[in-house]
This record gives sequence, structure tokens and C-alpha cells, in this order.
Amino acid sequence: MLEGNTAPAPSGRPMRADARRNYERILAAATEAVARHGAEASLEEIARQAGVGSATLHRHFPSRQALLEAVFRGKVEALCASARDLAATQDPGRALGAWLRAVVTHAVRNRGLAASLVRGASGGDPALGATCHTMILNAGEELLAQARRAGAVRSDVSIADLLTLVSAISQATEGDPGGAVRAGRLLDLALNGVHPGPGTMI
Amino acid sequence: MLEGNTAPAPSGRPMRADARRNYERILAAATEAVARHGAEASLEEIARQAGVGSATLHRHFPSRQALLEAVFRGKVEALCASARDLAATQDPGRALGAWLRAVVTHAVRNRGLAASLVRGASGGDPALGATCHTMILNAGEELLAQARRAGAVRSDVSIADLLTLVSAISQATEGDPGGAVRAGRLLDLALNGVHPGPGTMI
DNA sequence: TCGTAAGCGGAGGACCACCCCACTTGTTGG
DNA sequence: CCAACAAGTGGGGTGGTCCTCCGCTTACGA
Repeated sequence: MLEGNTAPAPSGRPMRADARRNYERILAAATEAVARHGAEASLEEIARQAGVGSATLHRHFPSRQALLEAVFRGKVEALCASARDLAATQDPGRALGAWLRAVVTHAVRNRGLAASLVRGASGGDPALGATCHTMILNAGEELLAQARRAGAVRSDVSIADLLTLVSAISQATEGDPGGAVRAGRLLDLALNGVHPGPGTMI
Repeated sequence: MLEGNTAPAPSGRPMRADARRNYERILAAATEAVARHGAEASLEEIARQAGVGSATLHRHFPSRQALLEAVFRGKVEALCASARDLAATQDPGRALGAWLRAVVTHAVRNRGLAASLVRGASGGDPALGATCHTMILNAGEELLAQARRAGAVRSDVSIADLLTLVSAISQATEGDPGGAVRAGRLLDLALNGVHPGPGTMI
């Protein structure tokens, strides 16, 4: 934790001090609210908790998706780094499997992450919101290509499909107790199939 | 189609004529609204479309889940019948695969069905809302037991897991164009695994 | 025909996202 | 140092949601 999650000045000059402070307050409140209530947490409540007018929240984060992106940027970057790491140190098949499992684990631990990952795909304009989605897509693409070259995965499997599956599993198990083990079981099922036999990919 | 979808008198005496008429109007409006906007369609709008006060809608259908159950009861019954049919006529492995594919197909064609199926699981009180969920669970259970006896599926796979997976896939692909083929691909992936080799279960 | 209970729906409360606009405040050039 | 001003603020408004209360209407059986 403790990642200095601050990327508030995409425009020319640096932000005003108060604006930056508000940005960070909102981000902190959002992080907590999303952890507590999931991706559908009330924006109004987040603004209230941050001690800020709702207009300020909407100015800094034009859409719910933008806020979620900011909240989870650190996690997503960690996931991408982990992908690079696994690709370099593990054998291709295991690397992909381990990474997908890591994605599920993160998604189960951090409510709203899965939603944030998929929403980037279709919801909202592609220029702004899709960063998390594309980041993780690119990271996974490398891993998948490697596994495919090694003959560990079918050639008709795309990274988009795998991530959709992973997000779907995470969202389906979100909320119920014991969701973590359930999500793990479902991932195992999806990767190894329902047939009897040795599961070669964790 | 054209299933006479009317089960409005669970209590002792028959409903009053106007009540029954309103019940059916609401059901018709809900069917259309859910087809158009998915499981999150506005209840207020449904009541408006049915020419009925919102209180009337809430009296007939105490929860959104109850309304969805009523809307999809026919489809779910058809699915259950199809399970019985497949179990009797196909070899066990294929029967289960074909049925799961049928569930996905139905869920893709009828927006909100997948949500209705899973919501029954956790959301709401178990006495009233879980009918669709338990119906389809029971239907699938039979098919799975048969397939397991034939050695076509791993012994640690539960019907609940399979249906969660199927619903998750349906919901994940809901909304985007070409969702049907995408859903089919994802189901194939989940059933046969990511490894190369002959997929024995369609 | 008529009493009554079953059913009705509008109004209203509590919430929500989002936007407008009069006001405040940090910043910076003189 | 200070003043002009652009950048930033938040209260309040709009229009939407779900859901409930309660006084009125109406279908039905006696």
C-alpha cells in the first residue's frame, strides 16, 4: 500500500494547491467507499465524506469510470508489473495461469476492481476511460503470446476473452462469503475444463 | 412463445378481475422493458407503460427479483424441460454440454435472464425469490449427476459452479454486438479449458 | 341493491447523478 | 507587496430512481 497515487495534472500547468488537495481527498474517500460498497458506491456520499461539494467531485472525475480508474491505477500497475515479472521467470504456461489467478485474487480482495476492468471496455468514451482495461490487456497479451508459442494454450483463445472470463468470475463471486475460494475454483474450471484429467495449468 | 404466463393467485381465493388485468398489464410492460433495457429497467417506467400506479406494481411484485421471476418463468420452465429431454435422449456428456449451451443461448437472447438466474441465489429472501434459481439448479443437477456417473466431468464440479459460470458469461457479453458468438466462445473455453487438444464437450 | 373488503394510484419521502452559476481564493506579473 | 484574474468551489436546482402511506374507488357476494 501507500502508493503515492497522484496523477492530477494532465493539462499544461500544475494544479492549484487546493485543487490538488481536493483531488486527493476525493480519491481517499472513494477508495474507502468503493472498498466498502463496491463499484456502485454513491458519488454523493464520497463527496460528502471528502468534505467537498458534489460539483467538485464531478469536475475532477467526469464519470464514475474515471474515478474507479484513479482508485485502481496502482493495483492495475502492480498487476501489469507482475505480468512482466512472471513472463521473465516462469515457464510460459504456468506464467499465464499464475497471472490470471493473481488477477482474480486482486479482484476478489478489492471490490470494484473487476467492474473497473471490464467497464473500460464498452462503457464510456474510448479516449479517456479505457486506460485500465487497455493496460491490463497489453500486459496479458504478452503472456498469452508466450504461452501460445510454447503450445500451452489453444490458438483460438484471445486475451480479451480470458480477461472477460476472469472479470466475470470475479464479479459473480463478489459479495458472498467464501467468494475467494469459489472464485479460485471457477477459474480452475474455466482454465482446465470440466473433463476429468490432470489440470496442467493452475 | 405465447405461453399463457399467468400465475397470479397463490393465496386462497381467485383474484379480482381488475387485479388480474393489472397484473398482466404489468407483466407485459415489464417483459418489453426488460427486453429493451435489461434487468435494471426502471420499475417506475414499467408502471407508467402499463398505465398503472407505481404502488400497484409494488403490490403485485414486492421486489424487482419477483418481477423478473414472473417475466422469465416460461423461459426457465422451457429450459428445465429441455434438460429432462436431453437427459433422456443424449449421451450424458453431450447432454450436459448441449444444455449449458442452451442456457447461454437463451440468456443471450433474453436480456435480464442471466441476472434473474443468479440474483435468485443470494439476493432477497429465500422463501419467495429463489424459484427460478432453484428450478434451474435442480434441472441441471440431474444432468450433471448423469455426466459424472459416465465419467465425462470432473468429480469436484458442482452444478452451482457451472451455472454461476454460465450466468457470468452471459452477463459479461450482454450488451455488445456479436455477444452471442462471443458468449459461445467463452462457454467453449470454460468447458474445454484453454489447453490445446480435442474439445470433447461442445 | 348494497356493504365491504380488496384493490387502486397519487402524493410524498429519501435518495441519486449531474449541472448551473454566483462566489471565493491561489497565483503571478507588475 | 498587492491587485487583477483565472482557476476552482459548493449550494441549490432539475429530473430521475425506489418505495410507502393512505384516502378513494370498485368488483363481488349476499
